[in-house]
Order: sequence, then structure tokens, then C-alpha cells
Amino acid sequence: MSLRYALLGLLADEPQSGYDLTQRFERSLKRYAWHARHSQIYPELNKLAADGLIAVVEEGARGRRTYALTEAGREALHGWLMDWSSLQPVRNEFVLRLFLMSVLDPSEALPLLRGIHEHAKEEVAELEARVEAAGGPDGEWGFGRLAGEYGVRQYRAMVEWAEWAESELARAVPDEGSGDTST
Amino acid sequence: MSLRYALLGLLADEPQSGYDLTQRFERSLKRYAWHARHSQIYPELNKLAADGLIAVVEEGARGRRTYALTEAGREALHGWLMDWSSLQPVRNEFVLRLFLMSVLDPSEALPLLRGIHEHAKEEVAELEARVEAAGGPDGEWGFGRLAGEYGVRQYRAMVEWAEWAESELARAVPDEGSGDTST
DNA sequence: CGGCTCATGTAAAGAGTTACATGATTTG
DNA sequence: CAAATCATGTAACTCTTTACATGAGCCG
Repeated sequence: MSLRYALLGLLADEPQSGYDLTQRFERSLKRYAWHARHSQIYPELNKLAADGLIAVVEEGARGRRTYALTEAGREALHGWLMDWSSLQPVRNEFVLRLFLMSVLDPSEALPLLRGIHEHAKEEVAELEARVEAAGGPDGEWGFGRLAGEYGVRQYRAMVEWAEWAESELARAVPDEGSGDTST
Repeated sequence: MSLRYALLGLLADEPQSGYDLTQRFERSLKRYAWHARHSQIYPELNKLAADGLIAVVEEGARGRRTYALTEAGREALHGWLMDWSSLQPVRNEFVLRLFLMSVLDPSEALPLLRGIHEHAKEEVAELEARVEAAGGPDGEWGFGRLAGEYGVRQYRAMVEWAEWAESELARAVPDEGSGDTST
């Protein structure tokens, strides 16, 4: 059911088409929270419209249909956002890999950790820039500001974790510091 | 494919039955990384056995079958753990809700944030205790130590985020501090 | 020996991915 | 006018959940 409410939520931000929604998943939601392809989005929009939760408010070129929430849709979204009792469990392959990583020996794990470290630093920089930009001139924050700040903090914690993990593993791999890989 | 490697990974820790694996998902993996029910686990174990990646090493009471990795299974797991190129996107309904939370007005969001804050503090305490226990007397760390430390840090960051978010929202809801809710 | 837990399974439905398919509009 | 992008759709397959189903062993 999450997709359904994700769509309602994005339409609450502003009316848009299936195409727009697809891009929003691709550009921001996908990396932090949820993903869906157009092949799942279009049928779901048709169901939402059939259920009276959204409605076409504009028809444009190339068959483009812009949807907006109906009053019923706004209520459904609101009800869902206020009720946290049925939160789906997280599905995070990254953490799964961490769980299983003891299978590798430290000399194998260390380069992986360095890659993660790099990646996390880049994420922090990118997210900080985005949050900064959204906080912009007029002091208004924009949609998803709580998530943005959450993301920044999560990735900062990830950077610190990676630093800790590297030093932890480096202790188990004494041959560090010399570029010499012989014997 | 993640389930497949999750099972191989857990069997790499120690040989166990489908029943044991089901409980491990339920008790620890579910909350942080991945979930699967017995109805998905048993058929997958049969497939893994058919593919020669695991094998029954013991048969016990009530039809219990204990599986262990074969050499091929160990290689498959190792290959997967070393190759991070095809990481599945995160599916996190919690973050999705944060994304959409601007739909609520601050007076509605604030109590939700307080609940999250409480919950995060409990998670930190529980995880710290678990990590501490695993770090135990002999200094050995146990399976999943990297994930454990990661979890603690993520939840600590969540607590700090919640504190920030509460103070941020409280500014938008001036009638705080008086328990009086009348007009 | 009755109730609980252990232990495994299958079937149907729902959610999500991949691949196939089509056509309109814009841009250079 | 050709190429790229916009825009929507469906079909087949895989993955996941929910529900149904069964029986053995353990504990009081």
C-alpha cells in the first residue's frame, strides 16, 4: 500500500502527471526511501482515479494527464500519515551486506569499506547542498525538509561509522602503510 | 536475489534449519535490513539445495533438517559480498513518511515526532546493550558486528534528528508549555 | 494426554521488475 | 526531417505476503 500513499503525497505537493511522478521517484525518492517504475505507477494512478482519490485536472500535449488530489484523497493521505501503527519493515541490502560481512576476511573487507566511506562523503556533500538550496533565500523550507535533514544526519553518521570500521579492521590487517604487496 | 544470499550468509555463520533461519529474520534482520517468512524461506532452501549451494548435514526430530554451505555455496556468497555493483534500492517506509510529512501541519506532526524520538531512544539502548554483550569478555565480536555498530550510530543520529525536528516544529506551534487546551 | 512449540509445506493474491509496444511533440 | 524526449500503456515473470494445512515431539 505504500506506493499508493507515496503517489498521494507527491500529488499533495503539487498536481502532476504520471511522467512527472516517475521522475520524482527516479531522482530523489529512489535513493532514500522508495522506488517505483512507470509500469507500476500508471496502473496505480488509474486505480486511484477509479477510487476517487485523485482526478485529472488538466490534459496536455501527447496525452499528458495532470492529476490532483480530491478531497477524499486528501483525507486518505492524512489518515495514513497520522497512523504509524502498520509501518512496513525496512528492506536495505546495504545493511544486509554489513550483517554478513564477517564472512570476508579483513583484508578483503577493508577496500570495500573505503569505497563506502567515499560514497558516503559524496552523499553528505550532495545532500547538504540540496538542503541548503531548499532552505534558500526566503527562509521557507520546501516539501520533504524533514527527510532532507534526516538524510544528511544519517549519511554523516555513516561517514563516522566507516572511519571507525576502517580503523577497527586495519588493526586486523597489519600490512598497511607499505605499498608493497609481495609475500 | 537478496534472500538467497541472506540465507547463504546466515548459514555461513552456522549450519541451521529453515526454522532457525526464520527466527533469525524475525528477531534481528527484520528490523534493520531484510525480512522473509517461512513460506518464502523453505522453498528457497530447497532451490539452494537443488543448485548445490547448500546441503543437509543433519536430520533431527520432527523432520528437522540442518543445512550447511557447500564449497560452491561459499564461493557464491563470497562473490556476492565482494561485488557491490548491483545494490538494490532501499525501501524504507519511515523515510517515505518523512518525505511526505509536510502535508501535516506542525501541531499534528509534533506528537508523531515525539513518538519517534521515544522509539529511537529505546532502540539505541537496546542496540548498545546487544553490541556490548557481543563484544563480551574475550574481546571477540561475533557475527554482524559491523552492522551492530552501524545500527547504534544510525539510531543515535535519529535521536539527534528528532530533537532538532521537534524544536524546529515547536517554533511553528506557539501554544506549547501550557497544558491548557481550551480555546 | 492436552496444549504448546517445533517444523515443514503449498496455494492464491498482491507488489514489483523487466521487456515489449506505441505514438506525439519538440529540437536542432 | 531525424533524433531525442515526452507520455502512456500492457504482459510475463519474479518476489513477497497471507492464508491454509499438517503432523511430530515436548512439557506439565
